Amino acid sequence: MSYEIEQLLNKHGVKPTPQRAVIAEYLMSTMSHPTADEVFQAVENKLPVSLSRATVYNTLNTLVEKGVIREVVTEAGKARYDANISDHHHFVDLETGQVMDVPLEEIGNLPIIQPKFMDGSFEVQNFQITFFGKRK
Amino acid sequence: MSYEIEQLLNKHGVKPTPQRAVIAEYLMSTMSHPTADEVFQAVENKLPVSLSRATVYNTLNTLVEKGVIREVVTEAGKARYDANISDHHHFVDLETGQVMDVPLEEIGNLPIIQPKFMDGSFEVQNFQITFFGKRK
DNA sequence: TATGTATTTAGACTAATTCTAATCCGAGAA
DNA sequence: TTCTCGGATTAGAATTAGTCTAAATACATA
Ligand SMILES: [Mn+2]
Ligand SMILES: [Mn+2]
Ligand SMILES: [Zn+2]
Ligand SMILES: [Zn+2]
Repeated sequence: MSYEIEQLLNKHGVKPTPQRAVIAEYLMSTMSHPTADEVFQAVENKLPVSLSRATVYNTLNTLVEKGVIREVVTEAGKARYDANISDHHHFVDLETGQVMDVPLEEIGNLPIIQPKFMDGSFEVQNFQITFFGKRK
Repeated sequence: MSYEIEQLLNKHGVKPTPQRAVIAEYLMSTMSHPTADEVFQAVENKLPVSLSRATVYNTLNTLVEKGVIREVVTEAGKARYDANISDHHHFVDLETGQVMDVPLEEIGNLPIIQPKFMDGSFEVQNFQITFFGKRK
């Protein structure tokens, strides 16, 4: 496994194993916001041993918990995974389902929105904007 | 079934049946953004006949297609339904899972955000903001 | 009344994810 | 070195959310 991936996992307190490394490496390499099944298909032949779907799910959950990646939910029934943990939002192409990053600059560096929620009795920790549309 | 529900369904081109009426009535009565299963449990005993889960799913899908209600997705693996079709956003209490409305006034009547997306090659049709946080 | 179409139903089916129990692996202890 | 033990991985079963199928029902109109 590459030194960078090993460092990244160690930095977040995740023991680097070959399975975790290929999954993290794949997520770092793509902008496609893949589902668990897409991750499985992309990496299953990159290991000398067989890879279990349970390991893919375990690893994705661990990486999310430890802050290595983010989970992105844009439609019912499927979770997507994103190695881009910088503050950004998402655009969903309604025709293809493709999920794309919307960096903060693209929306004019919108300041953190802090709704005065329910008379201030709730506090917002973060928020996610999902744009839906299509190619012109 | 109440005259108002009958009118609402007719207005949207949905033939009012007893099953559709109790489901729509329940959604109009609650602010809880229930899942399909919560809808099923809330209404199953409000009819003289047995209610099929398939009818609940069929009805929710029909009501969404015809614009009577909205689907709201705040977490992986479950769709929620919302009879509030006015333009608004959502807050998710991370401790309880509760989903609450965030009217536009609460976020300062934020103007429609139109990201200059990918050099203007995509157009945004709508967007939704999901806030995550907890009770203070 | 006869017919046709939409709706509802129970249950089979599928897809996504989690769980289980057995095996595997590797870092430190003996 | 070998032992040991906890964490990681595995195959497959189980669960959950949702869709599909085929039959029965309801209802509008001819
Ligand atoms: Mn998935
Ligand atoms: Mn549901
Ligand atoms: Zn992203
Ligand atoms: Zn709402």
